[in-house]
Amino acid sequence: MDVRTLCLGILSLGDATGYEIKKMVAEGSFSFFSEASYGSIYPALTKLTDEGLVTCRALVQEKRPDKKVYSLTPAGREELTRLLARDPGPDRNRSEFLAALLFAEAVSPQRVQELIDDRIDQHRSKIAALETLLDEDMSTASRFVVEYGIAVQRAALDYLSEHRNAFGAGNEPAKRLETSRQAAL
Amino acid sequence: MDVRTLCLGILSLGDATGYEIKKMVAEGSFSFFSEASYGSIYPALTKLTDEGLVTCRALVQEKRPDKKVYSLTPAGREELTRLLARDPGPDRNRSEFLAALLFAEAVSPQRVQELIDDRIDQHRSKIAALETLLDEDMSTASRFVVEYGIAVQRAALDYLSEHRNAFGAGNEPAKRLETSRQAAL
DNA sequence: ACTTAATATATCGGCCTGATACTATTGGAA
DNA sequence: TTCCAATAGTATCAGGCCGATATATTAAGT
Repeated sequence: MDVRTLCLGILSLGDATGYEIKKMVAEGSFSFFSEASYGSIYPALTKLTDEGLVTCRALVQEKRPDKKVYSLTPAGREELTRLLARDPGPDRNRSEFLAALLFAEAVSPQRVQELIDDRIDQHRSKIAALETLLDEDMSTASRFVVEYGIAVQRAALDYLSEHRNAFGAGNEPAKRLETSRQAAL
Repeated sequence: MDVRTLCLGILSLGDATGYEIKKMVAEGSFSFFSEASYGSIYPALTKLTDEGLVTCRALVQEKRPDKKVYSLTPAGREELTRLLARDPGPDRNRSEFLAALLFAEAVSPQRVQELIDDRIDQHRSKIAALETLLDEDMSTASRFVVEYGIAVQRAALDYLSEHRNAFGAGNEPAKRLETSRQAAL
């Protein structure tokens, strides 16, 4: 999902500033499945304004920088409906952690253990954060999405907890590979 | 993980062409947590060659286009070790599907049901594909990563299966929101 | 007193995706 | 048999997006 569609979608739930949109994708219900930087949000909002899909009103604040509050126009809502009518693309999971494990023949088992345990903590934190969101009054859709996120995070956590000793010293193919490589010299 | 590191990592497991690297990230053990397009792989390999981190030998084939087989150099292996020593960044999950659900106030419950059931099928396919990979002779790390992927996919599948009726007609907040918005006019 | 975090908008280099171009073979469907 | 789709390969490009950075003010923690 491109940032343009993401902005339209978030604005369909209520008015917001660019800063607030960024916070929602970084910390809100959106945080599990979406990301967007200022470098994409602000240009997107400007372009959407030019296209008449959102309107912008400036709020002058005394003790803060001025706000630009964006609102969806009827045309914007139509455009969103049109965009959402198409089949959603496949989910995409990116993990430097798993990649590092795959390429980590040279890394010590201690370091691998450390990486896994760090990741376990991170999953716990993420689950806690998502559970906090559940306390709020939320729509069916929001609850569905957040619970989905918790279920997936918990599965990852459980797998890591149960297999954190899989890379124990002794059954590492890395050692054997290195040995055979040395033998081949 | 940028494509540069990804290429170094894959080449650390064995020589490969750009085409083969693409196939690995699209279908192999890497497919669960990584992606890369030709538009990033080929330039990355060229640059890595210029930097002396990989070498390239051209294989002339009679009934196929010529191959360029890339190999990691000792300098490349050092660079990879250096890159992997840093803490891996957080996992990133992107899902147009979940976004569509969140923004789908206007979408009919039938369509939502259809989207969920499609997604269930996709997860089943993905799990089957990952399980096929398990049959092969694989390293501890590969098995760990693939089983991790299966666990996570299965959690998503189970959640969707158990909650596929959550958006049933009648308990939609969408209607209420629209009503109150109309009342405010 | 100092530094970190929060509020807020904005730009830019460079990486990356998705589409496209080009060529040639194999296998299956019509 | 003829045609199409898939497979095997390398390669480029417009446009989208991230991460870093700039700017400015205030609140709160150390």
